[in-house]
This record gives sequence, structure tokens and C-alpha cells, in this order.
Amino acid sequence: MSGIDKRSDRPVYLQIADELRRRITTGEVSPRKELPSERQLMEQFAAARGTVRQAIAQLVSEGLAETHRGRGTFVRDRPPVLRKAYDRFARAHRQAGKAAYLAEAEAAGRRPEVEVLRVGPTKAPADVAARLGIEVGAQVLERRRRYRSDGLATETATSYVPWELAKGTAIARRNTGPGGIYARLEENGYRLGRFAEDIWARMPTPEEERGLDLAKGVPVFEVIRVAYTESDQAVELCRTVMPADRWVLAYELPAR
Amino acid sequence: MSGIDKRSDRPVYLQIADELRRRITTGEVSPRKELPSERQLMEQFAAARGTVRQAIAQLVSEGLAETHRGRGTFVRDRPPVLRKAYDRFARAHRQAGKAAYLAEAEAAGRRPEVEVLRVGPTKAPADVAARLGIEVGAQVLERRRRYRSDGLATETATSYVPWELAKGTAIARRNTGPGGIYARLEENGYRLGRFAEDIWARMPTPEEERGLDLAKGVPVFEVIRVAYTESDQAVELCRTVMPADRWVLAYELPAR
DNA sequence: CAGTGGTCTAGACCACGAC
DNA sequence: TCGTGGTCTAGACCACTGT
Repeated sequence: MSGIDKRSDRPVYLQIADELRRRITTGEVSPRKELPSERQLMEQFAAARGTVRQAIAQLVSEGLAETHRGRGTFVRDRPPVLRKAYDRFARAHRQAGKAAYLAEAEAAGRRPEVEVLRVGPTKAPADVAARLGIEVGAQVLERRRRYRSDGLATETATSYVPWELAKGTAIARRNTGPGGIYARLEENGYRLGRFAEDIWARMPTPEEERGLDLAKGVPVFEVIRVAYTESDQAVELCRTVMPADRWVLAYELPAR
Repeated sequence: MSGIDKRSDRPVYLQIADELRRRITTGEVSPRKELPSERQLMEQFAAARGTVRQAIAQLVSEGLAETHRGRGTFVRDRPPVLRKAYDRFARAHRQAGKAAYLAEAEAAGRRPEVEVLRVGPTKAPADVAARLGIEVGAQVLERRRRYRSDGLATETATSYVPWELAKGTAIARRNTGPGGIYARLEENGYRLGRFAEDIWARMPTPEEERGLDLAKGVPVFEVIRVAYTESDQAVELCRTVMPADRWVLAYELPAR
């Protein structure tokens, strides 16, 4: 039996999605396993192909299934989740010579890679300038890079540093050396006092979908972090975009 | 002219979406304004209705448009964004008699409302028990509520408190009194030392879509916060689900 | 090659909203 | 009442995958 009531108020395609969702969440079909083909589902539920496809689209949008042309529809297998810890910029890590990403990934037993996409001067976009407290269009150093963990893209990050702080230093070179740009800033006298992070979540743009190997229906985190010196001067801004299904962000809040 | 090339490799529905996206992002049609009806778009682009609907579905999934049966398709107007600040659980706020949500919303000049959905004992789910350091199925007090700001649903929150800490106190009553349950816990000798928050983002379940008045294509934040005493005893867990288009989460990280 | 999902067409009836 | 988007049908051809 199909369990579909064509006279019900609930649309047929949602009833089909409900049934398939039940099979997935009860473990009746396990991750990476194939669901019936669209033609088979048409017969099982006595519905047109368009209706069956609507049901599958619903599951895809919930992140429960994924489709592959020529192969079939499969129960989604969640990638391993990485954790961003609140203390990842602790000075101890920098002094140990590790950039935050590498330190965290290795701690999790993964194989991290960094791909430097661009390092060079540019004009500060309006939102970046506002947060750095500089003029719109002022020259800044831009550093774009993509991170992978065990071969899978996990984030893209773009840093902006006021040009006066970056020029002629290792910060403006492709390889910034041990401990990353925060270590270099501190060596140059900009002792860091705090970092402020703002977090959004949204659906990706088409370019992000490609660049981050995103499955359909997966949102992204967008994080903007500003680094301040102990005298509260903004010295760096970093915009990070991460597939939301590969991360959990962890923070500590004071009770003060 | 339509600008659609039916012989192109790019599917027609994406070409139509590209054109409509261009009209939206260039400001040719402004927020809250109506896009052409599906029948009009069929004629403009010489396409079948299904194809036009695929194009619109694409825009909806990007958060750029929203549809209303009987009215039309409109450019989406982003709701005002609320901010969750990292110091929102500071003791000073509690002592001023304000729960965190009310304090923040009023500071932003909004009209906050709290709707208590359930207050009563229940058995701790596995993940809750693990984080609270108690046995699975142990009795806990559950507090479910929904928050609104200017009439619009902004979050649902479910708190769990070990039963021994809640029974016979104001924590187990519908109205917990000034400063909320954290103030009551501190009065009862559980002086709070820190809060730990884990953040996920994902697409909503169908129930969440209803309960939070979510537009299609909008992800949700899921935040799990655990409150610890100064001696590091977990005394409360709160699971919050928020429409991601109505919030930005703000944190501070130590440079230590 | 047969089977899969992706795209597209051309209809139909419905519930809802504005007038 | 009329126009809107929501749902559903029954076809068709395509690109891709595995054998």
C-alpha cells in the first residue's frame, strides 16, 4: 500500500515526501543507499512524474537526499563536522607556530590544505572600510584563500589589512610564515587584544555553490571577524564563508 | 526582447532566473514590488508555465523573491535584523531585572513578546542528558517558549533544568520573575561562571517553517547553550531555533 | 545499451485575494 | 468575478552513468 490519500488537504507531493522522510529517519533506508527511481515511485504512489519530482525536491531542500543524473537518488551522507572553537586565536597557538585553521584541523585528526587564491592590494569595499575605520576605497591588502580538509572544501576566507600595516612585511607575501598574519602583526608591535565575530547564515550564491562543493539545499555560514589591538585599533578584517553542514561554531560567553 | 537563447547549454529556466535576478539586483524592480505574473512571463520568454515556475523557484531558493497565492510574486523585503550580543547574559542585566531577550529587544527599540508554550517535567533526551551530565531519561524541567518582536516570530527556545534544581522554585512556574531563570538559579546558590554555545545552521523542518513564519528558502540557526556554575556544574541547557534572515550573532574571542 | 535524473511542453482544476 | 500562484497529469527529448 502507498498510504496516499488523494482527497486529503495535504498535497500529494508532501504526502510522498512524508513517506520517504519516514523511511530515511527510521533508518529503513540508510545513508548512501539508493531510493526508488522516479519511475518506480510513480508506480508505487500512482502519481505523475512531476509530482514525484516535487516530493524529491522537498527532501533535497531539507538536506535529506541528493540526486545524481544517470545514477539515482540517494540518502544523504553527512560529512564529518568540524568545530570552530572560541579560543582558536589564543596567543599560545600562534607562538607554537600554528595558524588557527591548521591547528584546529590537525587536532581533529584531519589532513588540512590551504590554497592561496590571491594576495595583493585592492580598494576597501564600503562594509570593510566601515568596520576597519578607514576611508571607502582606501588601499588595503587583500588575501583570498580556500581551505580543505581531507580534500573537501571547508571554507573560503578573505582578509583585509590596511596597506600601511602590511606593506613590506611578510603579511603581503604569499607565505606569511609560522603563526600566520596575526603572529606577524604582533611582531610588528600590534599586540592583539580581542576579536569580534558577526555570524550570518544564508543560502549560497551560485559561485559559492561551485567553489565550496556545496550540495543543493545546504546553507552557508558567513562570518566577519575584526581583530583589534589592545588599544582597540582595528587591524584586520576576515570574511569567511563555510558550508553549514560541515561546521559547528563554538563560543564561550561571560557570566561576568 | 527576451535575451533567451534556447540553443544555449544553460537551461532556459536559469536564463530566465538570471534575467529576473538582474532586474532585482540592479534595482530595476525594488523590494516589495511585484514581478510579472507567471502567465506574463510565459509570453515574455516564450516558455511553458513549468519552466517559468522553475525560474521563480530558483529565485525563491536564493532568498530574492517570495510568492503569494492570489496576489503575485514579489521582490523580497528583508526583515529588520536583530543582534544577539555576546555579553547578553551579563549579571548586570539580570540584576536590573531583565531577561536577556527583553533587554536586547528593548535596546533595539522593538516591542518584544514572550509566549510560554509549556512548562513541566519531562524525561531528558539523549543529547540533552549528555551535555548536562545526567542520565538519559532522568527527570528534567522543560520550558518551551516562543519569542516575537513587533509581532513577528523571532525564535523558539526550549530550556532543560535538572529536576532537583527546579522543583519547588520559581523556575518551575510559568512566570519565573525578574531576571529569568538565571537570576533564580543564582539566588538559590548556583552562581554562574560561564555559558558555552554551539551553533549550527540548516534548513528548517516543516513544523519550524510554520512556527517561525519562515519564508521559503530561509535557513535557521540552531543554538545550544549550556550554563555552568563557577564550579563547572552544568545547570541548564537551552536549545534555540531562529530564522537566519532575522538575526546576526555577535561574539568576542579572547586573544589571550 | 538500458536506466537514471534534468529539462521542457501543453494542458487542467484548484484555493485564495483583490475588486 | 477574475487573476493570481499551487498542484497535478501525460507526455517528450536530453545528458549522463554503469554494464
